[in-house]
Amino acid sequence: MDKVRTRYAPSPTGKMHVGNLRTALYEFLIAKHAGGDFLLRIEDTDQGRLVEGSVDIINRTLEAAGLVHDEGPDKDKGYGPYVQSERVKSGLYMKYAKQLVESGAAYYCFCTKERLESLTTEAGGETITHYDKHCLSLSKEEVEANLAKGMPFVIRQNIPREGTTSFTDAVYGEITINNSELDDQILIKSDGFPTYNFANVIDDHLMEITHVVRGNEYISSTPKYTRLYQAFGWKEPVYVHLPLITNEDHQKLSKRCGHASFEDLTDQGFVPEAIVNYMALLGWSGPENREIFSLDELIELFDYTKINKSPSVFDIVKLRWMNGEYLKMMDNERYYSLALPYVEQAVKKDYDKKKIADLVKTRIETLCDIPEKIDFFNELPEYDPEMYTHKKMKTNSENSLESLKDLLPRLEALDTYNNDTLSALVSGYVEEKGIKNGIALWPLRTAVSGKQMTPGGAYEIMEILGKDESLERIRKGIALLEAKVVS
RNA sequence: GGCUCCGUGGUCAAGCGGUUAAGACAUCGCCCUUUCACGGCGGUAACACGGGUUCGAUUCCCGUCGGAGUCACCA
Repeated sequence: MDKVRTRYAPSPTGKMHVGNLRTALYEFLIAKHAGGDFLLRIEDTDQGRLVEGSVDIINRTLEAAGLVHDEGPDKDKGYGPYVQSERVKSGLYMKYAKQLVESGAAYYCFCTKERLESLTTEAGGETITHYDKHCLSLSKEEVEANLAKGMPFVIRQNIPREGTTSFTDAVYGEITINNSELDDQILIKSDGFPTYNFANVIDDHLMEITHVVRGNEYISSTPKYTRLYQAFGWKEPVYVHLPLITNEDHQKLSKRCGHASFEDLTDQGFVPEAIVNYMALLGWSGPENREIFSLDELIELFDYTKINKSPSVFDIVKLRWMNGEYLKMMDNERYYSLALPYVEQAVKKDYDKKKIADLVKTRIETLCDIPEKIDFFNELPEYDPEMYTHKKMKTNSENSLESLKDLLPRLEALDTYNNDTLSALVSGYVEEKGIKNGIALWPLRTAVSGKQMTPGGAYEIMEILGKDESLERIRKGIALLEAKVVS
């Protein structure tokens, strides 16, 4: 049994959206589960679409996601180069293309753009070109003459019009397509570069890739690759076509439509592990109803033969939930390093930022939820005194005012503000007065936060605010309530 | 439009001839509680349709319908 080798072969044309990431993840998992190698190969054969910095993004993303490659542009293990534009220089693709021309599996084509355009037909709002094999009939001499004249040319794959071509996919089973559906696709472009369709096959073979994993939008072109393998007499890899990931409208995710990239997600406060975990579950499910898996656990459990066939919707709501779970179980040191910048974004004053971070840790789904939950620490917001009235707590303006006024002198006399001392003080008051906790605590929390909802209760907030600020806010609350009660 | 693939609740997703058709997210309700949250408990909600095969189909076959993908000198 050959050592399993998979490859992630992106074209450097921008950010990695979640579909690309999932492909990379599954490739990584398939290789690692089998103790094999995961390689990175850059497919930059379309020189016109290159986007500066894309390779950096790919590297950063893979690294952040924990998908470390065993071989790649930066780690040559003897199969390099791993960047196709560099491979072109050796004339390798041209050599193989000529080999196919020799055997009749490919041919030179000198057709002009204009002629090609005359071949288009319309179907379903799309223009479709099906090459008519015009240049296949050129004699060897004519080809030589054209070449000698320096006429621009491409090399096309020669696919018979009759018959069918079949291949077996690990998730979709056997797929057969009529050869008449297959176009004589271009193998070598007029700029001398191979197309993806050609380079991909050559490189997968040369790099001894055993499992070709890619999105199922490639299913319809796979028979062309099969024919290429057959023409060369090469062994075909195991194909693993992945069901598409779609947006809420069930449309394929794409860079062009600006769909979520890994970086967008991390910018939105998602942690890489949660993203990876969620991605793994789009098209595959683990044993025992479990949903939270570390990357190591995924490596151990992942089984590509159990991949789903049907497309799945990328549900950011569930990702948010899962991200929240990751945040909750994260050790504090890491959590602080991630959360503190967000805390500081909203709170400029000199409060204990770690305590504030602790307060929200179990109450957020993404890091970006932090600022709006804690901004009241920085500054008491303007608030409507109606907020003191709460039906369930049985509070109203009058009894809230009373509670605050009663509590104020006691709080002024208290020196140490922490959960225990505050709790003792308030329960003492509540007991003395014979009222419910809520009658005292609801107004207190409202006064110190000015918010309907807060992470944590009155004691926790006051501990962080400290005595002076707490008292000031309570006095403000009293003033607000007095104004209301009078009017 | 041709071809290919897909079709279990709103979403993800178990199931692989006989089940009260799991579980998770979301949603709704209740409980707990110093609010929200957290936590706990519970509810609503699905086998697209029609034919077969079979003693029996969500599971197998065919058709219909629906959805998606693809049909480039892009990958």
